[in-house]
Amino acid sequence: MNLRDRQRAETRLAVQTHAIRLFTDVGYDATTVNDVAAAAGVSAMTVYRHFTTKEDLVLYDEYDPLTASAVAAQPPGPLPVRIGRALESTAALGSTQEKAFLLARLRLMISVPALRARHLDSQYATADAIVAALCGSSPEPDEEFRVRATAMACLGAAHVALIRWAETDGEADLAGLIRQALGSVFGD
Amino acid sequence: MNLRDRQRAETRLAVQTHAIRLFTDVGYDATTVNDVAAAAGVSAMTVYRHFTTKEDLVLYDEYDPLTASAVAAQPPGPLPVRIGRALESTAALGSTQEKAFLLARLRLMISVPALRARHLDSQYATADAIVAALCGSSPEPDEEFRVRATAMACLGAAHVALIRWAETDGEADLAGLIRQALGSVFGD
DNA sequence: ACCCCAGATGTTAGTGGCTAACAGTTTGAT
DNA sequence: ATCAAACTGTTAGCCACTAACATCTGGGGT
Repeated sequence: MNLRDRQRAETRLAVQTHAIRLFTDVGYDATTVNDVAAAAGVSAMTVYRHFTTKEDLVLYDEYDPLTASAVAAQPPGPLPVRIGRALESTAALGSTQEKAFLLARLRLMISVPALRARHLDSQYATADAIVAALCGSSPEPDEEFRVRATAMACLGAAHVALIRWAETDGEADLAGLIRQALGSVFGD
Repeated sequence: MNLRDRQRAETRLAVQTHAIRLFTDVGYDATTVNDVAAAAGVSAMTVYRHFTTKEDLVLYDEYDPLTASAVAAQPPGPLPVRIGRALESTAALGSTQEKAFLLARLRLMISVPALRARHLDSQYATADAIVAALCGSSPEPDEEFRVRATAMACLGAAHVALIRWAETDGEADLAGLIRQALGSVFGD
């Protein structure tokens, strides 16, 4: 890790942190990218060099690849169980600080329509990853159809669990909520 | 139906039709709202008076309330079955022309990320409608959680069926694909 | 220790989605 | 026929986002 890389990561985190704070306190629409840049002590152009869009200031995280590899690592069994276990394992959270940050982001993703839409769209990419992990390079269309439908169904249910978790201010056990949501869908 | 109402509906349809055509032929990003307005013979402001955003030019339809009332009209039974039947009944299509129009819109909703995201987000509103139809004014949180999780799971699976249908250029039976998708998730 | 390039940042100018405010016109009810 | 309400166009402006160019700073090769 170079000094340059470290500075880059620092700047990125500072920009995102100030963005979440401003969006939460002042409002997403009421905060311009220029405001975020000024708060972080950089120019607007720098913000765009780190985050493709204003929405990505809230949406960006590193969980999706984790979920994908967790699915691939699950032992054989019924599809919903494998996908469910993988989602639960990804929900194992880090520090309290990390949790608060995730919670703030999640609240924005729920309340701001544009962010909610993009967050749901990320399920699309996650479903792609799950399909790739389970079907590999065998593009048997019928099998892929079944896996993709199941994956999207699981992700939809898990999303409801995420919302519920945010409503409890992060008090509830996220993995438990995911298990509960999938259980009420599949009945076991 | 007034003359004024009729003209308004005519203008609205003309604008949307030209928009879909331009988006399909020229590209969504490459087509400005001004281009759409010019093609429809109105001003850009008029377009925004009929459609809140450029995205709504593609997304707007009247199916969501139909789905909601279809869910409410289903006879008692397991939740996934009731929701699934309702989705199938909404998928009963109209004329060939209507089908081609829906297909064109769907292709855009799949290939343009911003449209795909907003389309998925509309599941959110549909889930709300389903929950309202099935839970009524009894906000027992645990029951609502189960219904919402199931609804989102069904909608996620149905979405995969929609994509598949578009991939077959509308040749396949949409209601059958939806039944197939839900069947592969719930296994009956 | 020096040089020099690559990468990070800032500045400027411009496009396009979207809104507010004002003005002119058409429609429908009385 | 008249008047209010609704539809439309014009203008001006905000903001997200991009491209192009200038600047500076860190790091590898000598």
